[in-house]
Amino acid sequence: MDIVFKALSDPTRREILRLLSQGEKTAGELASKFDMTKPSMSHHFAVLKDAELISSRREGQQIWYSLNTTVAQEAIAWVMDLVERSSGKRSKRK
Amino acid sequence: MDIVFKALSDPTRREILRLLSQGEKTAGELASKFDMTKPSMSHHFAVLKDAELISSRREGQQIWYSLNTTVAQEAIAWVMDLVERSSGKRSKRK
DNA sequence: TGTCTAATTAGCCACCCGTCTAACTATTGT
DNA sequence: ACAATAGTTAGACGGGTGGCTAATTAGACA
Repeated sequence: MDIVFKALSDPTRREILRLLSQGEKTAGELASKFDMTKPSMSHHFAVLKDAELISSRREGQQIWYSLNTTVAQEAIAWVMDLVERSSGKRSKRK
Repeated sequence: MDIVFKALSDPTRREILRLLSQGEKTAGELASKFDMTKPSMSHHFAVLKDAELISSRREGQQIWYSLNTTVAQEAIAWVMDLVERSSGKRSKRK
């Protein structure tokens, strides 16, 4: 969970995720939207992959990245549980 | 938003938030639950306060900390929007 | 086999983060 | 005023992070 929130804490990476929410994109297409070198972008992809927030597949020379919403939903669940426990201090389960 | 996710990315801080979801607690009471010096704990409180995930008030010698769910809900909203855009690529607004 | 293109990996650097000890501030009580 | 208690602030230190350039891998194509 650490690495998920850490991955989300960078604005570039959040923007990458937002772009991927529109659908699969290649590394190059994503990189072209930022004022940053490809290696730097590649680093961000690696961080997002490590957190399992994105998946990748190679097709010829290009690598296609796509959003993996499962982990994102786990992050939502963690924070929501916090808020619920807080608001429901009276008679919430364990 | 950066500082919110960054604040959430540390396990000690997430545990502090979980404890505070049970209700207001003093700095000392919180610190006693961790194998860490008070200054280190104080640092974590500062990070959480800076992200506005917690609030504090002094009462005599003690400082009481409490959870601020507003910002937590904003974090949920951000991630939920991501997931929704992704799943609803067909005919979602904007 | 070369060579071009897409992308990552390697190595470097400045800065940030989490922790500690030591020192300080604030409040209570004698 | 002094001492005790609760907590923060200051400064140092090792390890991690985000950016860069240069080198490398992987695939397409002549």
